[in-house]
Amino acid sequence: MNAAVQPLTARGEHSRAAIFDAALALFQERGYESTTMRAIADRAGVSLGSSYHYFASKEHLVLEFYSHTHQLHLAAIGPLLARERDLAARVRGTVRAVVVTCEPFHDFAGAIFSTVANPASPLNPFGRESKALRDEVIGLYAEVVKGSDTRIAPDIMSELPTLLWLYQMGILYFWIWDRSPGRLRTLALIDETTELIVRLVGLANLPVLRGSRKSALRLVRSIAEGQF
Amino acid sequence: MNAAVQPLTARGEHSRAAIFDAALALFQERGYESTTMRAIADRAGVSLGSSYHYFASKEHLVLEFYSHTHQLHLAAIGPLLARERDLAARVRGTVRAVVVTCEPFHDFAGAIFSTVANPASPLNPFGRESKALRDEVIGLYAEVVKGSDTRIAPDIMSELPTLLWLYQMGILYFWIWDRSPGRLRTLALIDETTELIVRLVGLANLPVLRGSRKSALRLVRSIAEGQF
DNA sequence: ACCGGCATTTGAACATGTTCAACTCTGAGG
DNA sequence: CCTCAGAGTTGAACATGTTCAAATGCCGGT
Repeated sequence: MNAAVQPLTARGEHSRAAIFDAALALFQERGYESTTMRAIADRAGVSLGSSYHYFASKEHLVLEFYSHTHQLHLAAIGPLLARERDLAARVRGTVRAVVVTCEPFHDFAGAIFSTVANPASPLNPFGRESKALRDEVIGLYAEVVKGSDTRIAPDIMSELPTLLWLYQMGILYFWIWDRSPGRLRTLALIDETTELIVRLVGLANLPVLRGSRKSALRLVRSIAEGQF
Repeated sequence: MNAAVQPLTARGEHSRAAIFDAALALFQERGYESTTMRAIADRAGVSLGSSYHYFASKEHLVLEFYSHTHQLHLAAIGPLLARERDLAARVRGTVRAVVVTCEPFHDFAGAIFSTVANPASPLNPFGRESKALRDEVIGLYAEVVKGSDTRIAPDIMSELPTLLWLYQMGILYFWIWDRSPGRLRTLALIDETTELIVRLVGLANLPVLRGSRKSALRLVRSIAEGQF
């Protein structure tokens, strides 16, 4: 798998975009597995080889999709983050927006998740190649937390964005399996769990629980350390 | 993908076993991805087609491996479960035995996990084809819990085995990534988290926490419901 | 001993992700 | 207008998971 190339000319830009657009459309129409690289190249009006010139593998198209979705997500939550100050509302709105943004891709999201969960894949969320995107998402959650009017202790603040990112992945895994109409069960789960999270963050400020908080944070850090 | 066939003759038994043994050895030697079905058939001394007669796909060989490992695990913890009555010790010993049993396969465990995490795969842990094995593992944790001298409320008891099964999967995911010598970090994590779990189960008996316990269990059930 | 049916075995054919060496196009420099 | 380096493009070739129709082996019944 050779490294893919960044287009340097307008022509190249056009080809790369056409390939990605075709892939996105076909993934939606037929799902990930049933979409062949040949079909993508055909619809994009380029040859099979050209696809591999811009995307090192079929999985790399998924990474691009992932990043594309992230942009949609950012756009969707911009107003909310600018307006809302309540922590629970900010988290709930952000995570709800994730599943709403991803809704058109629900049918093939399973395949994507598998790609992304595979430790052997260079694209898995803990891996090197997805670091840029991961950092961006974690950074987003940092903003979600910092922009709220809730006072959060520094030691919690430093772990919370990563934890929320993991939480979002958990929600997405639930959502993939959710067959309820309108994905209502996922939305309900988000409401309940964000409530719970914010309550826990609040409780952590109680002096009585200082001990538990320290040991919980130590545990979290020991899990995170060495990963990434 | 046609359904695989159960061998009905001694000859068939022999072929099936040879194929599985060859696959296991090759997975260990070269990893999952680099092991081809042709290489498996070659080493087993059968034709390519025969492999597909007994295993519907390469992934089904993984499911068999999974079940094989479960047998090893059962054998490993038999004495412990017969002797030990302390809940924390039973859970810790059982989960420690999982990672110890899987240690020889650590290098290709990532690929297996990916297979198993893929919602599109018929083998994923929530799917139909892995139900038998899943029920067996959950049943094992039921025994782990019931055989302890800790008093556990019925409503918790009914969810705990499933939760412990999920917990074990989480530990395995951590273990896959663990590069520490002797996998000491995973073992330490198991010790800390089993401690925590048992403490939580104990706390849940306090009348003060009855409310939280009810709502936590409601959440767990709402997550589990509809899955499986 | 022969036969019929069924389990088992076979390997060629197929589908599809990936590689690669050769070809074409473009635009800057002369 | 010519040259040419390098970006872009191409499709054949390859590797490997999977399918399938045909061949083979085995065994009980006659």
